[in-house]
Amino acid sequence: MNVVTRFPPSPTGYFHIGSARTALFNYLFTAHHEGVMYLRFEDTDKARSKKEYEDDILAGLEWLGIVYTKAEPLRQSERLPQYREYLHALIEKGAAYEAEEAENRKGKVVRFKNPNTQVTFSDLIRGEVVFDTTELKDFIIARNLDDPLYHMAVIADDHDTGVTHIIRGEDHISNTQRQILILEALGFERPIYAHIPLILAPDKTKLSKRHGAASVNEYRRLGFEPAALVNYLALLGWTPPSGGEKLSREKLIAQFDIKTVHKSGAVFDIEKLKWLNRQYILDAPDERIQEEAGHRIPQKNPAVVAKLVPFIRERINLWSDIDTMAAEGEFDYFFNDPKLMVQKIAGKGSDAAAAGKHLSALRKLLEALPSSGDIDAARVKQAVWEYAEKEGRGAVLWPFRYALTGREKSPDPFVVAAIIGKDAVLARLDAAKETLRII
RNA sequence: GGCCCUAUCGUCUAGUGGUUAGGACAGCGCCUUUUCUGGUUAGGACAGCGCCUUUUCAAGGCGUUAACCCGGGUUCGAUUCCCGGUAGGGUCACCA
Repeated sequence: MNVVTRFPPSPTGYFHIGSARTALFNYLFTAHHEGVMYLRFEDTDKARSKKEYEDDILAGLEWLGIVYTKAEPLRQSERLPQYREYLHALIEKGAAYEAEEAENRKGKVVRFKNPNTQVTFSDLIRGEVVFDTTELKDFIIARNLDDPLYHMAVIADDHDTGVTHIIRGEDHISNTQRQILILEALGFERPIYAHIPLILAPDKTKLSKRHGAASVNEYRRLGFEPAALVNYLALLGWTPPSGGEKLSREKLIAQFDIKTVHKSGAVFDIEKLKWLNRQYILDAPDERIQEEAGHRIPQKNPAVVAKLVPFIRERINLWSDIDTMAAEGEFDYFFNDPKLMVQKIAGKGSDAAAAGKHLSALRKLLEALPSSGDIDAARVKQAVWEYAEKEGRGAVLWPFRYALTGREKSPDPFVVAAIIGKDAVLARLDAAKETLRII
């Protein structure tokens, strides 16, 4: 089978998540069949089409890695002569006519002469769909001979580029009858249709701007991995035969079958997307995490940031979570000495006197560690563990951790110690003891 | 409202003419990760002592809650097939 598809957004708004899914399904289908896919900007509405939107769509497609076999996008605004020809042909055949309009509108529009028949088409996803076209009346297909409307342009373009499969959102299903009418009047061959279900907001209505994050760009800004978004979108409305949740692009392409796409709309669940994204971050190479952390952590000491990688990997769903952690001061103690509050040093199972005693003991034990080179967490733990077990873990480890971080919630003290290094550890233990003495 | 589409846990879904209707996300519970035999905050009530309620990072493990929209057929048997209803959605432009 020689497959030719197209993704035809109209550049009248930012790249929408629903559009992205339509593009993705076209891409998966085309790639699976090793076909050709066109990108086409439907910009016949000159007033609303903007270059800015074209650029946004292009950038979004590139980010998601939805690549085109026909790299140069087509623009309907550049094909006016062809449309004019088809419009003339239609009029000559008596399938369309120029009509005078109401006084308050100027010029003649072109109307399609409705044969008032039944149109039946076989949708790959929905099966037979039947429409009675009578209620369409003689619908308008061009503002004038030089200014075609959507349906006219679509038919011309799909025919001229030899499109074999039209995969588009379910919201286009009722447009299909008009388009079939025009195409048959012109004597064109019918493409095969597949109307995919819509992506829904939590309120079950079509996802739109008013539902918050609906543009691809926002997901990019929020710090989602493009592969995770692609993965999630592919599974919204389709289940691969292999099952599973995390699937590579190759696996998606290999298994994709448009006929098994579901019929009903699917609610977009950002929580599950986040979870999926986390799976990608868990598998990301250290360098990737280091890179993201590098420009999100204000203090930016590359050597320290590198040591933070495992700690960050374990705690984030999205890259922007790093921003949140930074804003909440979660990284401060790795770079700067914490400010300590006396009452907090003791408390967990020991009073100030006991805490002071434990801090001194810890200091002695840790002094024994090698002073050059990195110390690792296991080594630190080993050094103090016996003492902590004997004196009470909470009683010893709370002041230890708090002295190092100044926070009630943080990674365990061994990890922190390994990252900040022996000198800083000893200094902070001293500072904590000093603070206690002030009481 | 006309036309069209759709209908399995809250969400994404698997599945079948006979199943304990399976999984994932979210939720809840317990445990663990050596971070808590405790600490803290806010509100209510009270003369006060006190009492009650709410709140208390993250991850992992284990467990758990929860669904076949309704009615009629067909059938030995329907969640599954058919019809009707209901509900939801889409669409009804000189937008695309």
